[in-house]
Amino acid sequence: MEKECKSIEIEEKWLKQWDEKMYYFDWNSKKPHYIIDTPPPYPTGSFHIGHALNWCIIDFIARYKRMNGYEVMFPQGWDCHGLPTEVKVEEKYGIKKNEIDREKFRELCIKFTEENIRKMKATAKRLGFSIDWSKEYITMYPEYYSKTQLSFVRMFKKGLIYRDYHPVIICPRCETTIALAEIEYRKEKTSLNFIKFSDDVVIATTRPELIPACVALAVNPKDERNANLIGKKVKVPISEQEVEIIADEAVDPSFGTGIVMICTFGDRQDVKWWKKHELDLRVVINRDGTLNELAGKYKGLKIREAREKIIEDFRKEGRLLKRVEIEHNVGVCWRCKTPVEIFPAEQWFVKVDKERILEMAAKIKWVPEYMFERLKNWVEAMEWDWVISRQRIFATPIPAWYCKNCERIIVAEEDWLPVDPTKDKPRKRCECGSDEFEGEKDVLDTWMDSSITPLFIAGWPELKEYPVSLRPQGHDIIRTWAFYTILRSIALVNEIPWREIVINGIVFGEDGRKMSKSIGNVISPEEVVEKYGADALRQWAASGVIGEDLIFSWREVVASSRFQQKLWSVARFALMHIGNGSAENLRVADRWILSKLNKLIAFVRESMEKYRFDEALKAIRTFVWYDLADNYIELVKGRLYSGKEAASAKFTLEYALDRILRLLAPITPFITEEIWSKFRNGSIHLQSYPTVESKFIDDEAERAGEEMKEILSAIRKLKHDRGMALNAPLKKVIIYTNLKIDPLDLSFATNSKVEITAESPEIREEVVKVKPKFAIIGPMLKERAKEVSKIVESLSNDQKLRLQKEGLEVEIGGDKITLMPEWFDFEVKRFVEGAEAEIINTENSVVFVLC
RNA sequence: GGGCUCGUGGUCUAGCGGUUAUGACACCGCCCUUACGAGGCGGAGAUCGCCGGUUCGAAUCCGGCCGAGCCCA
Repeated sequence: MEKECKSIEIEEKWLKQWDEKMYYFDWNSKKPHYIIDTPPPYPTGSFHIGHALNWCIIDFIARYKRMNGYEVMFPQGWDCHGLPTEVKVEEKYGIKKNEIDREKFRELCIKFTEENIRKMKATAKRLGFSIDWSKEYITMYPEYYSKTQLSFVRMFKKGLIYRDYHPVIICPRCETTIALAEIEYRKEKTSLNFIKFSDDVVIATTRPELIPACVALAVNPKDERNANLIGKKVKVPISEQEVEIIADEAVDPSFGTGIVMICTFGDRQDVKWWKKHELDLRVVINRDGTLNELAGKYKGLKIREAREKIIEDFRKEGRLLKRVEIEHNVGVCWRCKTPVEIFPAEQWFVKVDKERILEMAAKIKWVPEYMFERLKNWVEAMEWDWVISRQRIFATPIPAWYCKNCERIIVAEEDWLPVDPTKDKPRKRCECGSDEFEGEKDVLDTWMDSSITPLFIAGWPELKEYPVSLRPQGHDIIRTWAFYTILRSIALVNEIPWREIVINGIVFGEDGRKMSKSIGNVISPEEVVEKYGADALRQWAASGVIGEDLIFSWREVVASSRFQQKLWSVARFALMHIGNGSAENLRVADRWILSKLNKLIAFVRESMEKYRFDEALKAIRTFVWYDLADNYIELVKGRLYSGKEAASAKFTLEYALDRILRLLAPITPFITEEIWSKFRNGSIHLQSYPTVESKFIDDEAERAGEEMKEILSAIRKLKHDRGMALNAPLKKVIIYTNLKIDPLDLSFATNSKVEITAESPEIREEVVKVKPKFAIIGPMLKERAKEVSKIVESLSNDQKLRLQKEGLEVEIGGDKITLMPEWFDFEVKRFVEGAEAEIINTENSVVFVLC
């Protein structure tokens, strides 16, 4: 073996050598199955460090389960549809999607996505994930989206999907409906305008352009200022409509004038009020963000233009009483950052049964447990059903048509799928007899694709096995992916999708902030792999507590790579010596390390079961570095070099290396495979995970071994303090103890004779120096102080010792004075068997070191 | 404004009812010791965010406050 661990060379070698088939999942396997519903990433083209964290965790679990005898399915999907790709394709080809043929545009999107998938796949492979590539799925291909369509058809038949006129959120720039989850919020400065409706009614609004959409005014019934207005009618400017002033607890009396105008629709609160009080509907804003005829002379103006014009006119009319700058939160389109509008439109909806979802979700094991709370809060706060229609092109088509004659909705039959209603026609006539149809142009929300992943991998509609074992995902998509998947699983097969869900955190940059290109704190997995290799990156990923956010840290990566070098060196040492080992006649040090190792195995197993990879890795590192390398190897070197009593040490070293590699294999698959291949056959990834061998658990040997470790380290410190080389010989070491420590190993390790004794040897103490502390005796004895030092020097050794222990009465100039020990500094030498000795007290022994 | 999470040596972090409070990186000495100088050996460095409470005993449990983050309104 080479001295240096060349991670990158090793990794590249194994990437070429490994047979991907070893990770293939077989439905017919008799082993217990373990199916992971892995996240299908959006193919942006870069597999970023957040993906890396997520996939490392999945891979740790997959490899661990595999080594524990499970038939593991680790599929890889790609969630392709969505607006970002449409935007990128428009940019790339300099086209607008509506200006070219739908089919042509879809093709460009597919081509673009395929290229992105190729790039991301390369990174995923380089990181050593044990993905079963034969189970790859791509949501934009018919094999997948026909299942999405099937799920739509089935849910429609069950009455879980409906079409309704409903306020939805639209982005006026993208001219598309967007889901709640697609809204971002940001703080903005805006003007709050105080506008006089009548002499006693003044409202405050940030959106005067919505005045023509005003259908009521509201005040808080507890608001003494305005309570007298309740029930009165007021004429709204511009529209000249008479509206009522109603009472509602939700009005904040301290905001503005305490009178709020309810418009259809300014925000979601308006929608709530509109429903609750059964108000009229007056929509003044068009989908494209312009005002319509209900806005009177402001018709045709854009929102911003109308706002300015109205304010200008009101100022002239004296209706604008004042303007103040305020900061408020604006909901904007996540894609283009345009403020969103609420607009009533006909849409497709999926019914949300909150109680049922929570009831079922509670049956899933959530790791960490508190993540369930996040889902609960989200579900409980939901205000309306899930809008699944989108006005886009690159998505799964909604398999429906409208009869041109009777306007009936025709949803595809199951055997028509996949289908594109913009090209294909229904295979039967409408009930009214007509065969003229208008195909649905709206497409499905991407979450409709990705929320059936567990069903898809389990073979739905012919489920081979369900629920699946595990869903690993980030906490940032609990309210979307986890939520929608649970909903759909209940709706389609009335079952929870997975037994367990494990949630990981998100990755921050080294500065503790979210990674973002604009901040410039982005680290790519490729960058880390080029410098330190995948195993080091994987160790970083293992260093986080499950569920908690993780800061990327070069330091952690470097520390990881150093540990790899340490492991490499240990293996190099072990491999130079092992062979012809024997478990007969194990010595104390052997039994000590074997016992500790088996306890480590128990601990690591427990941690892995809890997904606490940080705990597991830390325990392994500590064992390898501080027990195995620093102490065990130091203790048995002598036996190995001399050949005396070497067989038991050889056995122990080989056993330890074997188990350590297996323990680490799920986390660092490359280096463990490399070392494994140097003394074992077959891939380490096809071996079993270590189990505790209770015959090696030996508490007595552990106590003795720990004591040997302590003695060894105390002697090292002594040599260090005396400026001696660590391998410098000593005359003799006598250890007074009742523990069964091994003199042979200690003798080699300290390079001296070692004697164990049950009785303390005789110690002769000699005071070589007594130095008076003049700072104390000076002020006390004045001019006689000098005499003290003379007297003290002339004392016999026994007298000096008495002085040191209890004080001594002496005569100075005729006076008897008792000298106290604290008045002097003593230097005492101890002799054992005629040689000068250092005495070290450890907890359970006394060590006499004869120098 | 709400929900959840987190505040521990210079930095990051473990511990979550009694420990001399873990470890890593950084720092300071010493050492070419036949696995490892990206190493070895040794050392210094923390009133565990603040204030109360429960307890014989709190970094750990409870309440409040302050600060940070995530998700949402």
